[in-house]
Amino acid sequence: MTHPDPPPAPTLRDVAEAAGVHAATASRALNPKTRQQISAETARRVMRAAQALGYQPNSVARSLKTSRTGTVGLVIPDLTNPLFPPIVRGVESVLESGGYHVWIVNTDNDAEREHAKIESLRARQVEGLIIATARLEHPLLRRLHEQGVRMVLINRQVEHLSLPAVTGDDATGVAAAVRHLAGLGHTRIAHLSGPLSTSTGRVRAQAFRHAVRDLGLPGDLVVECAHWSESDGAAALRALLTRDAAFTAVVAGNDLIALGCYDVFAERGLSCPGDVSVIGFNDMPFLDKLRPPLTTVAVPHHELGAEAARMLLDCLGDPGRPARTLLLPVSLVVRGSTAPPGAG
Amino acid sequence: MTHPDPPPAPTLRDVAEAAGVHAATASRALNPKTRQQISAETARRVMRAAQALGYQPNSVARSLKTSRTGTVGLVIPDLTNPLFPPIVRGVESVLESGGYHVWIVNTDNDAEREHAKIESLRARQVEGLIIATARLEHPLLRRLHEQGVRMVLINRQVEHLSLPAVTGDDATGVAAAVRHLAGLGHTRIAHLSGPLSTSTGRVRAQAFRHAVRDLGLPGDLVVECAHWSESDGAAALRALLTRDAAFTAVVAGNDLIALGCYDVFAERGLSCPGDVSVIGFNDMPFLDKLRPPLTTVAVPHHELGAEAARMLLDCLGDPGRPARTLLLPVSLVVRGSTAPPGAG
DNA sequence: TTGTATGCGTTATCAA
DNA sequence: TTGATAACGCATACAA
Repeated sequence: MTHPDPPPAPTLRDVAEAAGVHAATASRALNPKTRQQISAETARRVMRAAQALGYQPNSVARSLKTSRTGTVGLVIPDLTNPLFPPIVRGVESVLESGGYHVWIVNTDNDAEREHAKIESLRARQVEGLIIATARLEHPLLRRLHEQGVRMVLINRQVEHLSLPAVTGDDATGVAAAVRHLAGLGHTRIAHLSGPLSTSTGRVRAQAFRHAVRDLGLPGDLVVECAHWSESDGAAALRALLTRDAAFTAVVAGNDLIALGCYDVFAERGLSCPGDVSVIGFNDMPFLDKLRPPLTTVAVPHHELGAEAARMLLDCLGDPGRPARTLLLPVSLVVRGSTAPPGAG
Repeated sequence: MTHPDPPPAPTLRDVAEAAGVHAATASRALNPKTRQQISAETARRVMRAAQALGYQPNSVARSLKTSRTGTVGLVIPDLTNPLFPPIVRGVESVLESGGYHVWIVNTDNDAEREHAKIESLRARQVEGLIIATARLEHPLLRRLHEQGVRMVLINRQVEHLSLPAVTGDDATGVAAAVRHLAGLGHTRIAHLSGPLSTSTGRVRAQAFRHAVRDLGLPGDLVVECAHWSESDGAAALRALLTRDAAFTAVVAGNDLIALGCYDVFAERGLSCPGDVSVIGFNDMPFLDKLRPPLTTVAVPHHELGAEAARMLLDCLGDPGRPARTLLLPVSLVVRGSTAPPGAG
């Protein structure tokens, strides 16, 4: 109704023509890096013309010419998991100041979708990848690595593949959680682990086993969740209850799994922390306002993203640099979901 | 260490050469839309060669040639606001099946950042924009519209500018909230509005005034929050308390503002809903697990995103189509943060 | 300091 | 059905 036809965007030639110079000159005038090569007077004229026409450089053309897109792909399972937005922002904050832009894709933990999304990113010529969906067995990532694709892992590792990675110090966090519960007097502590197909799930489960063993407590109260989700957490806890195991505390693989426990408590009329204490992992937002406020292990997600981005920048700058794994410190945040056993 | 130099990605010419045909032929063979133009035998040979070489079409080059990028920009304030991830996913789900990919940018409610981000999206030749950051006064959007940029608004409108938009039915939602409180016996109800520079803030505030007036209740208990945030909600409630206003219930502009109220309750030793009832807006995740569970107005965010995406697709398909505003139904979700006055 | 020529990888228009 | 050629918009090596 209002705009019958969008006017064609002005090109560099239009600007050059308007300024009475050749396109090459206009190009140089507009690029701060080459502006010194031409006279101040001409530069001014070109810039004026560009301004007047509302010229916008076409970065598609520029990318084709320079074979640099200034973009990076960020592969996550699902943006609606509160864990990821802070990571995304952390990645962006660093990459942005490095002159890069970030493409976010969601895989929904589906290998096929992941494949398609990553192919699409590569077709779009991203210069690097930050991946938060790695599994221990991950042929796709292996192949990408072989093809020389620059990438950095967040929160996860791939078995027998040396890739730069940044994660929270999961083992220390889980140990702190277990010690906290033991300190409260708990002796039968369960663990609802994340998927053991992920390094995160496995590392936390292993750390749990070590921690309880070190304290002389039973280490057999472990149930694996198929996914890092509320519903899988609930299912795992139900399984544990059905088994009629005599536990008084739960270390959940992450906060969502812990929230799944809350659902089961409501369902079965159990009180937390009266009947069962629970500890989550991650410290996602608003946990302090829950009923009860969830004790958890705080992971610096923004920093996780930021450090991964820095690693990728390093990687892009110096392809030969060896892969390092960065472990960021975590901290136990004690809230209302943990108390001595039988306190209710 | 591992890969001294990434091998150059094979191009269409490489595939053509390997298949013993011209690049143009290879192009046609690889494109499903033009494949019929060539012999089945040749097509097979080309596709085999592409497969063997691991050929990936370069979409930058394709975009330059076709002047179609298949990308759309999504402009939001901040991904870490739980309101937006579901919107993003809704947008993506529709756009994806329309063959488009989505670029997400965060503006942090900063006009300058917004400008820069949108410029960057345009430079990257996005074919349309979905904008969730509109203010009533918004010169930038006005200019973009004049330049013929296709766009759809989410959750917001621009004054005197007829743009396609999809929002929740805020007026009805606020009215339901007020009626719910009045039905419980509240007569002095306050409203902590969102910024009145946004249509959303203004519409909800107006709806509040109408609703209380219709019930014969006082309409002067309104405080504006500078931003849709927890801290601004807390500040607004403190202001109201300082004023020593005799209110027993609060309709918050959104859930975050309501959570800010929770903070103040904790701070001042007030009980909710005993001393004050609170209603939020949006029904963001995990509200049911708060202490107390927050009564709120549920807005279908995924649908909001999906509908906006559909509108944009329509818009891209038929530029001349008139701008429509779509109002999606909302529903009051009663939880534990509302009770008769003096119930505590 | 500026202009000329060329090519990035692809698709579209011709002609054969 | 296939091939030759040109062009998308830009940046750069080279020439002037």
